Amino acid sequence: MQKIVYKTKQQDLILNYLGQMQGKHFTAEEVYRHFAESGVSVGIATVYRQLEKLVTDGKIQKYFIDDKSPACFEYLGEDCLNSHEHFHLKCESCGKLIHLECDELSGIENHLKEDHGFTVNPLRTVLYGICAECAAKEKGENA
Amino acid sequence: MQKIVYKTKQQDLILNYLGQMQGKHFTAEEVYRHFAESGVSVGIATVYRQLEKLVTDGKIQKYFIDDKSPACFEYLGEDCLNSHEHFHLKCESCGKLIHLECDELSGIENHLKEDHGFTVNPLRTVLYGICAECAAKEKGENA
DNA sequence: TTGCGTGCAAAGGTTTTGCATGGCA
DNA sequence: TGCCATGCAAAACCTTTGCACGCAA
Repeated sequence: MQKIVYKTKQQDLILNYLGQMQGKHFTAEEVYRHFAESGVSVGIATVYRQLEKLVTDGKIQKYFIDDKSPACFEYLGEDCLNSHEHFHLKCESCGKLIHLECDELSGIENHLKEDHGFTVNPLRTVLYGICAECAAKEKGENA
Repeated sequence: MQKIVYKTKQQDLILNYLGQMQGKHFTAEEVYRHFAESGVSVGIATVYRQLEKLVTDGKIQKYFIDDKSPACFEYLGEDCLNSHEHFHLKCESCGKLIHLECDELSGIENHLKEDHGFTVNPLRTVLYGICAECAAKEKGENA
């Protein structure tokens, strides 16, 4: 039995809004507040449920900053969605999202599967660290 | 004014227990339960407070898994502060956290640094996917 | 004796869930 | 009409905090 999926006004509103948020990150709370301030009614539970679905679909990335902060999301543009398999790197310093296509990373995917039986899900996986620019900046500051 | 530091029974108990946990990861809850089951009384608040102190002191590491999972810690031996890098894999199906020490993954770390200028932070990075057991289970169900 | 660490319980904030209702197909 | 998605409020969850007490120095 196939589950029927309905299109709703809230879905459109949210997806539409997230489209404008390209390159920016946002929390569930912020999305909720945006609609509340616009006078449009979208419940916080709906926001969470929609965001979760979009993460599963790979349309947005979910970030984990630290224990206390609320979860943080970012919309992935069309080019990203259509492109080949890749991983995301997130700079902990400047917050930049790097979108990395690289054979060597694909190699890791195979390695984990072959040697560890683990099937990586690149849609959901984010590698955290420090990007080249920020590393250079820090180096300069310490010099 | 210097703050005096007391040595307490609970401190010893916890540090002692963590010493046995070398190479394994654990949550605050697990430490708490360990003592509860042993009939020794160590409050959960004390566990959290001690773990926090140990993180500050650099004796244990704290891992950020995701929003829903409790924070995860690992004891670092006195000697091997840096020699212990590894990554975490998390199964999206059963929620199991896999603790992976693997040269090939360390290779990825170097590759990202050398070729992409990106310094990965293993404390915060979690690779999501499906573990071997769950993959086998799903396969069985679909057959 | 002094004052730090502990333990309990309550608070804190984010996210999830139960259930009745509304809206899409 | 049938059933999914929504919204509200309550629950769940991990973690922190206030406060009185016990214990180390």
